[in-house]
Amino acid sequence: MNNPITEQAFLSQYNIHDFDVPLCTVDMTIFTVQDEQLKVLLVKRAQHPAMGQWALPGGFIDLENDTTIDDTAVRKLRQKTGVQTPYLEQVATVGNRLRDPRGWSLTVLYFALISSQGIELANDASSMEVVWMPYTKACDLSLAFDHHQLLEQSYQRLRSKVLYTSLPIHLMPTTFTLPRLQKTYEIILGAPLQKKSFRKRILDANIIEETGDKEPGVTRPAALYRAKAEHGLHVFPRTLEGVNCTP
Amino acid sequence: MNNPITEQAFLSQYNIHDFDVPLCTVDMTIFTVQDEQLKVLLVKRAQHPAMGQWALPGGFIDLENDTTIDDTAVRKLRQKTGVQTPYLEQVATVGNRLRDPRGWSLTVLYFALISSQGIELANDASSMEVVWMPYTKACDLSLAFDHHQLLEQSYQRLRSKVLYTSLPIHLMPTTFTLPRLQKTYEIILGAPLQKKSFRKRILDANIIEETGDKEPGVTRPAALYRAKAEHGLHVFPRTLEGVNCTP
DNA sequence: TGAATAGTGTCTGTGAGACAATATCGT
DNA sequence: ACGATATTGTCTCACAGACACTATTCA
Repeated sequence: MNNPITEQAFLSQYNIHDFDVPLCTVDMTIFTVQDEQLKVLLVKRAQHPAMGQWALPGGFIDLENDTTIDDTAVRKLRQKTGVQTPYLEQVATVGNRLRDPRGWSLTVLYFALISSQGIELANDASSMEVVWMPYTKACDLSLAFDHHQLLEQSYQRLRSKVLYTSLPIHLMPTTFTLPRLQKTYEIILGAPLQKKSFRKRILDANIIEETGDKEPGVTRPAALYRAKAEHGLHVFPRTLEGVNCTP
Repeated sequence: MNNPITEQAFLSQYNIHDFDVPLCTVDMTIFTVQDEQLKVLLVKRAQHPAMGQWALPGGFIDLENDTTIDDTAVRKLRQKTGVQTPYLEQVATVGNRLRDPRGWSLTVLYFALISSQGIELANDASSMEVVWMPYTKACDLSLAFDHHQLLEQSYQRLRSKVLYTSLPIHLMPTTFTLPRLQKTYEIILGAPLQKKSFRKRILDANIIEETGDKEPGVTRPAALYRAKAEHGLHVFPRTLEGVNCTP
């Protein structure tokens, strides 16, 4: 045995500052659909490094106050949007030597989906500006660090899950119509879907229910639905077909 | 502007040791199929903490030699198995205050799939023993840290992807028969599949090709196949049905 | 020839795609 | 009644499941 001391003794002399450790952060891709467009929340960084550049919101884990890494993500989201309970999903962790000028750095990437209804974007000391940026426009911008690649990864995850899950429900306000939900699918996929099969798919999944009301409008009013309690995420046994090209 | 210094000045005075940072590791779930069983590689830890306990192989990022976090995973895998180019996939990152007695800790969890053919398990200083443990048995053991939960997460990811991808091909030796591949699917899923539809599914996917040889045997010899170059991962448009219970 | 395993023929059911037809609103 | 949008009817096609049938090997 090469380690004759007790675990307690080992722990008492262990000091993480004796080791070279990577920088460790959480980055968020917060998506919403607004004005018939997929948008992503970007901040203009108020501090070094990459000061003045557009970036995904994110930051360090607060070892004092965050019990889990999901807490960090939730906290970041709340700071910018005030939203408490979004759909939140870990996308991937990207770590390498070059992505941050401060040194070997690792970031845990999340995406969140929220309805844009009644959201007030909020600055804090870390950002000069906070905006909903259309996804396509965000792709054209030069983003801080490797955030361009992170954004791309989040979108790919979002898009592929839209093909076989009920994810877009989390982008809707509490009540919504089936045509609006279909439109949301179409915006993310960048391709039209068939009305009939879309309705059947969603209704058969038994994840939404009619409120009984209709959406007022200039033409035939559509039935309003709400997500059933604890709908979480429905996984369909077949993917949407004919939608296999990235737009 | 609250930060009038230049980025260069900022970077020159930045020192990661001024901050509280989490412990940061990589853990591996290395799966193989052997003796008609799904097995996972476990090590008996030779060092504190959790010395003497069974654990998933893993360790710290080597900031000197690992350029990316995938490098760390590949290195860990090679240390234990000698395998160079397995199927490797990031499962999730688990970080919280309690999972490691040394403090706030974060681990990036990977799973790897390898054929058990011609693998020599290798000890190093960090482990007293390295074994292929049947998955069901590993679940019954008490594993170090939260490795029980990590193992469970990896298995769930593996199982769900087996339902709609060609993943198990990466568990096969370079040449294999369709009945063996089907058996591999069945072992992971814990349920039998229909011969006819399984064969059609795989062959239509156009990801394997006949070698022209037959596997010798006491009964009718089966045709040997190999994965086509650059097969990567095929995603089927439908999941396998009737296999929706976890065994 | 018979046991054992490999491989095929064929029917059913389900759900996505296509697209036409009908329903319901405001004006 | 008309334009616009919602909702439904119905046909086709691809593919997973079921299961019986045929093929090929060794002893």
